[in-house]
Amino acid sequence: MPEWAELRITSDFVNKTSVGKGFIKAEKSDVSKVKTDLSFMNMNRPFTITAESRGKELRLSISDQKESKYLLMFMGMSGGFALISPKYKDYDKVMKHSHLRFYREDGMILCFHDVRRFGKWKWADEWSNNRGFDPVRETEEWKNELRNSYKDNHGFVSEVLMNQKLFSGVGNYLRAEILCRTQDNPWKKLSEFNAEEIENLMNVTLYCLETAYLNQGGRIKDWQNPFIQNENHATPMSNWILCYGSLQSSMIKDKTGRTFWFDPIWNSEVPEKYLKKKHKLTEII
DNA sequence: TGTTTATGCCGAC
DNA sequence: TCGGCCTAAACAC
Repeated sequence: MPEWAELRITSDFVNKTSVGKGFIKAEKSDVSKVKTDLSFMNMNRPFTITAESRGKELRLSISDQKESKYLLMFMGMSGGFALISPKYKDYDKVMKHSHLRFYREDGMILCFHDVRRFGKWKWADEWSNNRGFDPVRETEEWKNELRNSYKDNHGFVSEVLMNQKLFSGVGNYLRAEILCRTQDNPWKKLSEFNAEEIENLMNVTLYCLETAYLNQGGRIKDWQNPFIQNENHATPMSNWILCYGSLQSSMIKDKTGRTFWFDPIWNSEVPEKYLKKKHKLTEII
């Protein structure tokens, strides 16, 4: 699931499946190592759930008659929600990877499903302070922060885009899609941008977050080759993705070891150090 | 059958 | 900067 668009879709899903519904208990799977105390949701007092996302964080507002608390959640690489019934034919298969479960009074179960178990959750009064403004929810604050700081930021734009303090919600597929649309040199330092280029970078970022959301986000495997060529499997996102994972794109491993996909027009700009690691420079068509 | 890869993030050198 | 946390699917041989 998990970059800006998928988090917002997840938040929509939780609201859609929880509005007007009472919940009666919550539990984690045996295999999960998350230690957050869930007793607040297990006191025989029905509670309600609403959700909100900010960047890559999801915040559930859990309320009973007495009190309201925030459960702050992180999706990791594979987290998302599902609503299932105990009668569902693949119930066991789904529950195997459902590591936090909210039981509705009508018998349905709202599950945090997370195959790789990198997802986490904890009680918190505030959003995490190591993350910046949400570009869409807090647009003006976000833009001002960037306008005030880009001149002192000497990181490559391709790597700064992964910084959750400055580009909250942007992850590995979004940075590729943003840069191929701005046509910026991925190895240009943020401090070398001029004011107009920064405005363009911010506006393209906003455009990408919003259109990925409108195209229903989803799972990368559902977007990629060879599905892109197969109309039966085409999704709105498979047409939206222009660069990430494409056979026409070049790639390197960035400083954190993650694959960065980019337009081959920038092949000659790739710094030497990245060419010592695994990489692929495709021909410009 | 073994190896590589995956939308993220943290903590130890 | 690097490995670690995890599982499963896609590759390579």
